[in-house]
This record gives sequence, C-alpha cells and structure tokens, in this order.
Amino acid sequence: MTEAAEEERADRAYVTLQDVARDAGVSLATASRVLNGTAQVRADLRERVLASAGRLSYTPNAHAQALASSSSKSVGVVCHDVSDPYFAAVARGVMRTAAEHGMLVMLASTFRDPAREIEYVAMLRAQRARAILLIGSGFEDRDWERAMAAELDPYQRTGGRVAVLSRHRSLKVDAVLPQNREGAAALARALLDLGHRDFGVLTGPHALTTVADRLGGFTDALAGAGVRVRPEHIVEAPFTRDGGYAAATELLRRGTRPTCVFAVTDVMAIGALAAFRDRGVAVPEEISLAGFDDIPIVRDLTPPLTTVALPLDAMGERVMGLALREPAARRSRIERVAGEVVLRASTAAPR
Amino acid sequence: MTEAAEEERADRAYVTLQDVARDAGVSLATASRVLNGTAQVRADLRERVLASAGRLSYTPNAHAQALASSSSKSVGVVCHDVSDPYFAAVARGVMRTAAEHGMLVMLASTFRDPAREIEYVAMLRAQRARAILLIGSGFEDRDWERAMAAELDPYQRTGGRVAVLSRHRSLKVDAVLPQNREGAAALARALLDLGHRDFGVLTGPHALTTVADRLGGFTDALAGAGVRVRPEHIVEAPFTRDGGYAAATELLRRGTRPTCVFAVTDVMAIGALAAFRDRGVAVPEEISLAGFDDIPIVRDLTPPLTTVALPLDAMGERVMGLALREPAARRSRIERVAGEVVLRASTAAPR
DNA sequence: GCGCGTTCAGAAAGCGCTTTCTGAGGTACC
DNA sequence: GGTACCTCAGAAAGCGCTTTCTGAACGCGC
Repeated sequence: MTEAAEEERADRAYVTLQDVARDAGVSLATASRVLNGTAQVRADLRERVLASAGRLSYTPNAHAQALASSSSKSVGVVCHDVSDPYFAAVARGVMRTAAEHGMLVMLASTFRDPAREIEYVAMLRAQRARAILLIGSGFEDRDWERAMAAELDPYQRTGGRVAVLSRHRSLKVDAVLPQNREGAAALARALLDLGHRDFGVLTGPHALTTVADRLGGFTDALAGAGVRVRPEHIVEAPFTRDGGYAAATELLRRGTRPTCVFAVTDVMAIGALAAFRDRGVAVPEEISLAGFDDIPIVRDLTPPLTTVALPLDAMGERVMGLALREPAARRSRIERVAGEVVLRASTAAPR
Repeated sequence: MTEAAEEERADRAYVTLQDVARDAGVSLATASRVLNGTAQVRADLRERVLASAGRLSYTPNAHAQALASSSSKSVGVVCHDVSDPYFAAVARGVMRTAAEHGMLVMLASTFRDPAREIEYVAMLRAQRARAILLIGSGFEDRDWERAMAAELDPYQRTGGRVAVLSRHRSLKVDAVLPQNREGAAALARALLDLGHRDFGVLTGPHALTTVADRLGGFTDALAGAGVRVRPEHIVEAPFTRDGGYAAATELLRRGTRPTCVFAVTDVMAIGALAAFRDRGVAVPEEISLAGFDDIPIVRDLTPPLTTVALPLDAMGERVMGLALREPAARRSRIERVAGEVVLRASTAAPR
C-alpha cells in the first residue's frame, strides 16, 4: 500500500470491504465471497483478498452484515440480577455454549422489575437477536403475561427463537424446567425421615412461579404424611440473602419455633443461617435448615447446607442449546431437570 | 389498516419504517423524524405517525439504525468468568449504569484464555460497540499486550472508548484501579499489629497484575517491619476457590505452619477456609486467615473473613461511567479506588 | 467448427434506516 | 403587492455489506 493510500485510509472512520476489494483489485462481490467462503474463487484472487484484508486489518461491520443478510450473531439473555449466585452459575453454562456456537451474548438485568423485563425484550428484538433467553422465574400475573406474549409472539413469528429457564404458564416457548415441586417434595420426605414434624418455610414473593411450586411441593408432601405447616411458620420475604435474614428473624420473633426450616432458595438460606447465628440459635442442634438450588458456595458454609441440587451449569447449557437448535416442529420443547436432595450438616434429627 | 394491508404485512418479515410512513401517509424522512424527535414536525402528522407505529407495533431495526447513523446503543464487557463472585458484584454496578444510559451490554467471558480475550475484543469491534470494558486483571505478557493494543488502538482511533478495571501496564486507556499494593500493605500492617510474625501467602498466577501487586504490597510492608515471608510459605495456585483449597492444603503439607495466612483474593480464601476445616485446623485459633476484595458472601462465612474491602458495585459503576463519558482530552483518566481493611473473626492474635 | 453447458468475476439491487439537500408554502416587512 | 426569510415535508443519497443476476471465458461433444 502506498503512503498516499495509507493516509487516505486514516481519514475514513473504518476500513471497509470496499477498501479491501480496491486494494486487492477485485470486485466487492469477490471480496465478500472470499471472506465468507460463500463460493469458489480463483486461487490467486483469493490470496490477494486475504492478504489485503490482513494488511489493512479489516474488520467487517457486523451491522452491515446483519442488515444485508438479515441474520445476526448475537443472542439475548434476560436475567433478574447478574450478581445472584444462582444466575451466575447458570450463566456460566450459557456463556460457554454461546461461545461454542460463535455467538455473542447481550445481557440484560431487570432487577426484578417486570416492566423492565418487557422493555428489554423489545430492545433485543430491535437488535434482531437470533434468540432470546429468559432466565429465572416468571411472574404469575395476567397483565404481565399478556404484555410479554405481545412482544414474544411477533418475535417468534418472524423467526426469533425463545427459550426460558423456569416458569411460565402461558408462554408457548421452549423451556428447561427444574422439577421444583418434585424436588421440594423429596426434600420434605427426607426431612420427615430425619424425624422432623414441625416445619417452618421461608418463602419468596408468591407471584413467582418458582416460589409457588417449591412451597406447594413441600407442603403437599408433608400433608401426604399427615404433617401441616402452621401458617405463622410460613414467612414471605424478598428473594435475596437479606430477605432470608429478615424472614428467619421474623420466624424466631413469632415465638413457637419449628425444629426444621426450609428456605425456598439457597440464597435465602444463607441469610437465614446468618440470622440464626446472630441470634445464637445453633444449626443444626437447635434448628435444622435446608435450601434449594445447590449454588456452589453452600458447600463452604458452616455448617454446609442441606439442599436440593440442581445442575445449574448444565441447565444454562441446555437452555442455550434449545435456543440455538433448529426450531421445534410445531410445539415447544420441554426439558425437565430433576433435583437431587443432598443432605449435609445443616440438618440433623430433632432433639 | 385494511385486511389486504394486514395480509401483505404478514408476508414481510418485519414492519419497517417504510410501512409506518405509508400507513401514516407521510414520507420516510418525516416518520424517522417523528420517531426520533430529531426535528419539528406538524402536530397532525406527528400524531398520525405515532398512531401508525403503535398500531403496527413497529420495532426499529437497530442494525439499520446503527449503519445509517454510524453509532450504536451497545457496550461490550469482557470478563474472565461470569460466575466469579468478584465479577458478579462488579457487574451489578456495570449493568445498572448501562441501563441508566439506555445501553445494552454485550458480555463476553474469556474463561481466562488470553487469546480468547483478544478475539472477543475483535468481535465487539465488529459490532461497533460504543465502548469496550475490560474487567479483571490483565496479563503481564509482552506478546499479549502487543496483540491487545493492536486491536484497541485502531478501535480507539475510530472513536471507540475503552475502559479497564484493574491492570494494564501498557494500555493507554481510562482505568479504575483498586489500590492493590496499598490495600495489601495496610492489611499486612493490621496483621502485624495483631501480633503475627510468621505469614503464609496463597497466591494466584504471577502473570496477573493484580496478583503481583497484592503479593508485592503485602511482602514489602512486612519487610518494612523486618518480617520476611519464608519462600516455602508462598504457594501459587489457580485464581479460584479450588485453587485456594489446593494451595492451603499444600501449605499445610509443607510442614512448618505460619500463624497467619493471606489469600490474595476472597475466592481463594474461601477455598482455604474449607481446606483448614477439612484438616481440622481451627480458624482463627490455630491459624488466622485473611482475604482481599470483600465479596458479599465472606460476611456469612464461619468465621466471617477478614479482608480488604473494595467497593465492587461502585467500581463497576465508575468504570462504565468512564467509558460512557466524553472521551478524555488526550491522556487516559485514572480513578484510584482505595481498599479498606476490615477485621473480622477469621483473624486473631497468634497463640 | 459450432452450439451448449459450466464456472466464476463483476454489476447492481437491495437490507432499513438517517440525514442532507431541495423546494413548497407561509409570514414579515417595506 | 413583491421580496426576503423562515419553517418544515419530501426526495434521494448514502451507511457497508450480501446476493442475485448477468455475462465473459472456457471446455466439451458432435
């Protein structure tokens, strides 16, 4: 390349395919074909194009490519909170799988604001994301479901792919579904086996499908054994560590103390454990505590937490896999994921 | 809209601005101006355009917009691992700030592969991300630095903004820099004050700038007090929970046991704590343990971890803020962030 | 030697927007 | 009433690619 050409290039914002083609002395079409391997091109032209592209350090404009080919290399992922360990663990599988497919991930964090979730889906639609993943529990709210469907349906009709992890009565989309009911029920039975009869539950906002399922599965299984959870032993709080702390504190305040407490997520259980420690209530000696999810950190708590283990990383992988695979024939695909009860030192037989 | 028009629309993949303009009986230009508020438009035309856009549920094609206006609404964020609690905490601030600016975040996870990091920067460049954020320690490796600069320099010359969190001898970019040396030094002095004289250090790959700084700051401060860390008490391992576990195990295996151990990150400290527990070494009675970062979970460990607290969320906010603000006059801006020593129950006076 | 089928490079038509340029129509002022 | 100026809608030129269409060049069979 001559000095003059070099200078001219410095003016322009970017090196374009046009520049490469000119430098290589071929047409735009040929340059495009070489760089994409779309068609056979005579060897010497090939070489020239490749050489020019390298020399000019050409970077294709992904927007132009997306526009011209009407397809993009990005997928959207919507979550509640990136700093939630549950999401973090799932995201790992999501990111890995995306990378394997050469996809870029656009991440949106709703901070549990339903309106914002819908807004983000609209943005991802505008970005022509190839697929949209909804990670985390949906809301059991008619209006919200309608609004979400209003975004998702046109998106899917125009070739967009949607997959969700956890949720969603009304959305006709591919889904990876942890067996929340069954897992919670199995946990209940395991705790019954330990000898517990008096339970407390620290639960999240009941509008979340996940909460409803876990709470329902747990209490139903207990009921099956003739055990009822006293209403004042069910405490609702935000779906966070601090929510768990507050709920556990409230539970202790209410007087009569259960022998075993189930927090519907590990994150809440962590807060509960801290609350018990701060109040001098020994776990598991005075009270047993169990969670749900098996986020990585709970193994390192003292005591390590009894929980229902979900293969979080693999779930992320599968949900991204669903979204990237060929669309289903007609109906949505459902992949159920079983949880496995893991008894650790945070639970013991009641005294 | 007539049935025929409705039907015609169903064929097309998307509703375009053209469709809206036609439906409203105005020109493309006018429709664009109304939707973007770019210029004054007569009230009745305005209304018609807005109504049509609503009725057709028009979603602009972000790629077309980006191409035509040569600007985009997305920023790229490159991290090592989304599931690392350190990144998760920082990401929270990053995501919040991005949302406040109406930006979409494209997230890339390198899994600590230097080559992949550079590859991602190229992808983000292709996507014409308005800014690129590099979160996490850089590599002290000439070749890598050169290759990274080769991507970043042209990007910045063409108007791209780059900001980093932690690192980077050679990159001329805006940066948020935790005071790793100073923080580690302050921690060292605090531990000396507790009475410790015999230290161990669990460290990460020394090619990471963060590791070098923290290790250096710690040992230098000790040296200033006439205390040397015995070489066999410095154990290098991967920058992970399991790395910390392995390093602590190795440290115990080596025989003579220090009275106090510093793990260069909280994540490693968590692993170390587990290793000590598994080996029956009481913390802090038999050995004191300190970390660095103050990731949220360490407060809930037993014992809660002494550490150097970094305002992780705020750091994320600031690095995104740097990237979104007007570019600096000429030189890169540096924002230093001080760490604060927080003594918790994992450290105590030696016996 | 001629027609036919192939192969492959180049011309050109978009993809869906933004934005400059053009010109119509209205207003203010002399 | 005519000129100068202003406001604002529409025409059209791109943005940087992909991809269809066109046609040149060549090899082959009869």
